[in-house]
Amino acid sequence: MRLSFQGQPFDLHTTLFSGQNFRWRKICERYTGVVFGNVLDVRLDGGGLAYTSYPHLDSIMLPLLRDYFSLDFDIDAVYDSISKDNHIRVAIERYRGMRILRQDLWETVVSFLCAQASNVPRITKNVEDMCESFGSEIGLGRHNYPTPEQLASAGENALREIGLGYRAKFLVDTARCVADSEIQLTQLRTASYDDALASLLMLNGVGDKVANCILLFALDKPSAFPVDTWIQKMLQQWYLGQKKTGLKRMRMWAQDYFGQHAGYANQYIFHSSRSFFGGCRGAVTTTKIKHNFSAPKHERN
DNA sequence: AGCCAGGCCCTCC
DNA sequence: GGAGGGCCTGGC
Repeated sequence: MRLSFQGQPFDLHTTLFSGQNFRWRKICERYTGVVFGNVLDVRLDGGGLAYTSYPHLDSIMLPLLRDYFSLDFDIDAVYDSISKDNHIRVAIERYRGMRILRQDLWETVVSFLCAQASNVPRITKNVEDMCESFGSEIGLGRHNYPTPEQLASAGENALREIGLGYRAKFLVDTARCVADSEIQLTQLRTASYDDALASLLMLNGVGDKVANCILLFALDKPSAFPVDTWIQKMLQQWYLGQKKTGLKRMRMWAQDYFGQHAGYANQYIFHSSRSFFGGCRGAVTTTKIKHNFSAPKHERN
């Protein structure tokens, strides 16, 4: 099946490996990932995307994937609205077509709880191990994320054993909260940015940065602006100087400066930081990704 | 060896 | 309201 994005800026590789999602692998010119309970195989094909899905029919996945890749989103209008200065204009030019994926809510919560004080290769391994140990099997060697119930019953110790460290308690606490309906995550879609943020902050292990990742990647809150150490360095480098400022204040400054679609600016600044501070830990290169995934687990046994 | 990573929580001021 | 220490683990 084929997905057309004719006439729109769309950079598949950068989108898939920009640290929003940790389940994509590149094998030669093909990308395989897990989306909405399906194993997807995707490759560029002219002005479009050729894909196959399992177990769902390709045709069923078509509208879901248009949504996932936000192909009906006017990205050029967003570029215009956030182009406040030369720094951001250069970043946009460099990574034009990198999109913010519209992801599953629970998976995003879990991913960014795993991500704190970590790095992309490690997050990728932790997430994959967690899915394999506690999530349901799809086939083709891949598993779904564990549901809140599955994660809660896995328990903290089991999560520590697969290398999640102190994040294990955050994951189990949050899973229990969701499984017991102490928080209704899906209701946050219709809530305002401020209300949704306040609700997310009630979860143990979710602070301002993780909450803003969830708001941006899964809750359709385009002004969300996660400030991590890389964003912090770039904001200081480009705009604020080295004067110490609280992370929350930096976040609010950026939201005020970039406006309604500050989240897109965030994504481009974050990606730029990898080359700007090139050689730093956490900088992800294609070769590193390839190396990590050259031997999928189901082929190793 | 020691520091820090796509942070957060808790304590103390 | 913010500065500082502690936390799992892994890489340099």
